[in-house]
Parts: sequence; structure tokens; C-alpha cells
Amino acid sequence: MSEAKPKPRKTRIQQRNSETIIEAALDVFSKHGFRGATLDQIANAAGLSKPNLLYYFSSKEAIHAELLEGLMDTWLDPLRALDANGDPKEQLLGYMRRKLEMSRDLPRESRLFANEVLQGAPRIGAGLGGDLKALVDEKAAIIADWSRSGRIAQVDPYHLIFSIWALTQHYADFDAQVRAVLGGEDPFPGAEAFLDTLYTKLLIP
Amino acid sequence: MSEAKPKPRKTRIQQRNSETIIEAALDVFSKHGFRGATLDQIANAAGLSKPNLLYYFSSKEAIHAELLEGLMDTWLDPLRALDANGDPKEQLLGYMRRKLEMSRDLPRESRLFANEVLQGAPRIGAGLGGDLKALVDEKAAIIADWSRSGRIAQVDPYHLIFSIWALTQHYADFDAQVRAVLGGEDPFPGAEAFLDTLYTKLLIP
DNA sequence: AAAGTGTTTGACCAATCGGTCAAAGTCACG
DNA sequence: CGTGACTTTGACCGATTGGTCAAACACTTT
Repeated sequence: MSEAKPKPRKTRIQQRNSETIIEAALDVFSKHGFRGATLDQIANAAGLSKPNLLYYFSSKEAIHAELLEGLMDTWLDPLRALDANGDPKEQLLGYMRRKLEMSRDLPRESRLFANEVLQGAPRIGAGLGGDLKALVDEKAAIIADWSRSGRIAQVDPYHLIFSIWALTQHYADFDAQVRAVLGGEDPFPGAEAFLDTLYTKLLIP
Repeated sequence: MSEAKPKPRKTRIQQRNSETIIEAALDVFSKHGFRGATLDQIANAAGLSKPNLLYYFSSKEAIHAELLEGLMDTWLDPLRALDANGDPKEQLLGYMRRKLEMSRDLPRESRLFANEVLQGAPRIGAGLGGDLKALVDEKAAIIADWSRSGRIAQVDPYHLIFSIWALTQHYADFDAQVRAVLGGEDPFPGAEAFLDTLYTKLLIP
């Protein structure tokens, strides 16, 4: 569904302030969830007044919706890059590593999605059953082929993908818990080594 | 006074209503998060009036705190049961299976914790750095011993535990996403088979 | 400089929130 | 039955929330 309504990109100021608002909203929504975030918080973080926010976005939901929509692509890019013609093990390990990097570099985005899905995805339910499912089905078929031809071990491709999501996003979404247990140590070097070993062993035929 | 009576004397009604409220609060908090839940929702779910709720619990935070406190034990029990004297692989696979069962049977509890940790654990931060860290340290030492003595493969025990948390809780916390992708199929049978294979292969020395 | 468009804001609003309170209703027990 | 403790509720409160609006301000264009 490509609803390309020509939204008139107008002035420099509009461009700049819209981006500022989206950036501030990402900060606030990812930290407090949709219901927990307030327009005042977002306005304050963006350095604008609340009515000024609503001059650029018609409502709190509109900001949230634009955020999620703009992020969905970024979020699925690593999976899109999974290449049927590449080396299976390398492709899957590469996918895992890219997702882990995203947890390290874009933790707010990860938490934004986590918040949404945790509450039952009330605002992007369609996106999950649509684009996401289609993409996962496509890539799962590729993995299933690799399994069938013996190039990797026999694994359920769907649960393999789920496991990559779970393991990598865990380090962003449950950051507070991970760091409490590790006592401040940076989790990511250890995580990458562990996940490398895990998937290397799993995928050996 | 002359009579030394234990202060918190609970009547039948108190017992019953407290439990009803906690049960209703689990429903509402796990679905909407702390900030997203309202006293009216909880009261309605419990079949009581809002002032009646506050007759049993002094505040919204008090309900939430009691919920978390009461749940922390249940949540850590599977890890406590990890036995240093048992068979390493069986112990770890057993731990994983118990955690997966909890995701299937107690998804609300899982989401309650997920909500709390996602927002940075503002209300149980102490519990994470205290009891939880102590328990994980203790069990990680056991696993490290198993690794060192060659009874299981060499793995980072902390990230091994994290991986079990991430993989099992994923099926409760991201239920909406998992079911959207699988199209309604019950994820748990497939998940258990996948995780069994995964950890069996990982732990082989 | 004047006009027109785009931008910003203070004041305000209705709805909802967590929480209070006094009064009424109910229960246990001598 | 009577009495005192326990339980329930309608009415209410101050604070916060998302959102509106007219007026003021600023920037371009002529």
C-alpha cells in the first residue's frame, strides 16, 4: 500500500522543527511509552511550546504514528539485506551482528517498538500482519532452502529469526537489567562473542 | 496495651478483596504499563469502586509495588532451582524449559516485568542490583565451574543466562508480533523444539 | 514600507487523573 | 439485640492532560 499523498514540503523552518520534534518525541516515547509520555515533555525536549508542537503535528497520536512509520523501514533493513545468493552461515551471522549493532546504536528505537508490541501493537497491528509477515515469510523460505539443501543445520526458520530478534533486542530493551547484573560493564563485546559462538554451533549441519 | 496482638489482622473479606485487586491489577498493569493503567480500570476489573480500592491499598503505587514484590520470587524460582550437583546439560535445559513454561502460563507476569525494566526499572532498581544480581552471580559461578571442568562447552555464563531470559520471555512479551508472523499458530511447541536443539548444540564441549 | 504568508504564544478549556472524606451500610460478637 | 469495628460509596478536589484559539510576531515578496 503506497499512499503517496504529496505532502507539500514547505519551508526550511518546517523541515527543521519537524525533525526536532520527531527526535524529541523518540526520546520521550521510548523512555515512557505512549501513554506515559506527555506533550509538555516532548515540547520541552524539543525547545518549543506545546501549541507550537500542535502546529506541526495535529495530535500526540500523529507524532507517534509518524515516528513508528519512519522507523519501520530502518528496523527491517537488516533482514531485507539477507541475501539468498550469499553464504548461508555468513548471511545469518551478518544479520545477527547488524541487529546487535542496532541495539547498541539505536536503543531508543528498539524500546519504542518494544513498548508498542508489549501493549499488543494497538497502533501498528496492521504493519505486523502485513509488511513484516510478508518479509519474514520470504526470508524464512530462503533459510528453509538452505536447511533443506544441507548447507546449514535443520532448524525452524521462523524460530531462528525470532531468536535473533530476542537475543539482540534484549540488550537494548532490558538494558537496565543487563547492566544491573553486569555492574556497569559494557555488555556488547561479550554479547557479540557469545552470539557468534551460539549461532556458529547451531548452524553447523 | 495489655494485649500483644499482631498488627496486620486480616479478615476474610480483606483477604478476598486484596487478592481480587491484585489479580485485576496484574491484568491492567501488564496490559497498559504503570502510567497507562488507571485506578478506574483496576477498580472496574476487580468489580469494586475506586474509593474501595484505596481502602485496601493506600495508592496506585502501593498496588504496583505489592504486585512486583510478590512476583519477584516466582520469577526467580526457576533459576534458584538450578542445582550445582545435577547434570549440567540437564540442569540448564531444565531451567530453559521452566522459563519457557512460565512465558506460556504466566504471560501477564512476564509483561509486567518487561514494562518495568523497559522504562529503566524506576520502581525495582534496587531489587535488580541486589537480590537478582546476587542470585545470578551465584549461579553464573556454578556454570563457570561446569565450563572450566569441561562438562559443558566454554561459554560466558552471564550471557548464557541472558540468552535464556531473552529467548523464553520473548514469546510472552512480543506475543503480538510472534502471532502476527505465525498467523495464529501456537508458537510454543516449535519454540521448545528449537530451544532444545539450540542449547543442546551450544553446550556440547 | 506594506501586505500576505508562515510561525509562535499566552490564555483557556473539557476531560481525566489519583486521591480524600464524611456518611451510610454491613458484619462479628458479647 | 446492641454496639463497635469493618466495609462501601457518592460527592468532591486539585493537578495534569491533550487540545483550541485568537492575537501577536516574523519572514518574504512586491
